[in-house]
Amino acid sequence: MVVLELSDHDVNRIFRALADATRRDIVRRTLVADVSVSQLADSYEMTFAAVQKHVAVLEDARLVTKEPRGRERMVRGNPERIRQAQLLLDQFEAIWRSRIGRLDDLLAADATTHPET
Amino acid sequence: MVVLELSDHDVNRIFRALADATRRDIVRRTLVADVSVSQLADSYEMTFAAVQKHVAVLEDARLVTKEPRGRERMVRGNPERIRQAQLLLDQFEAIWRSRIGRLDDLLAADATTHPET
DNA sequence: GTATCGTACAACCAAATGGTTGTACTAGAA
DNA sequence: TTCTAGTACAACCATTTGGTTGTACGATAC
Repeated sequence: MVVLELSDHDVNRIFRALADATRRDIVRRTLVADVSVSQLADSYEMTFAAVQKHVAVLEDARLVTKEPRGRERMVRGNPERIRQAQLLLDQFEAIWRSRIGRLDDLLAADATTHPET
Repeated sequence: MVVLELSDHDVNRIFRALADATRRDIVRRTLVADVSVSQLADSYEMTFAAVQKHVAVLEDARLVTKEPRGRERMVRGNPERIRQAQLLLDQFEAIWRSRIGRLDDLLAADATTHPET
């Protein structure tokens, strides 16, 4: 299994990119089907340039890729990167569960030492 | 099952809070054990006030809680919130998987319609 | 009591963010 | 060819972010 190898900076950009509702919507839409930047821009109450910037942030975080098709740029969601973000959160959960495990051990040890309680 | 009910703004704050290496480290440490703000501050190359602000960002996102203990404030990681963030990413993955499912259906239908290919 | 430890919070600053308008270039349509 | 659709990118602006210093205040230690 390939261990997740992301720098702090990479992780920062992934979560930063997901911290905006418009960008999350772009990711959802481009996971479902390829969409051009102008098609995306039509959907939101902001200028084309603003949407372009959001796509750039997502591209920088590698949450989407852009591919030229004719005069358009098709945006495609990157499920692999979503997977990596999930693994990052899984690590937090694992840390927490290991704490619970250790607490259980302590309780078990305590029950053995003081069975009268 | 209780459906995840988070506003866009809530989600923004959760991901925004996770988009900083110091804050992610604070979450990890406070998931393992309760730590006071000053103990946290000792660990990082920044002032106490800066760490205090990071904790405030995490608290605002409900990724940690703060509880007074004597003159200290103990910071505690909130695994429930991590769980909610995981569910959010799961939703993205589900969207992607449903696309794959539909593509499979199309291929199957195509194979049926044009079995000679 | 007084000293000090841990915290809260305001004010300030530089840099990043999220938006705008305007200009320019390229590919396809007429 | 000319027109237009789609994009790229620079410049600008207001707000937010991430840090600082300084002041104040309650809880504990002496």
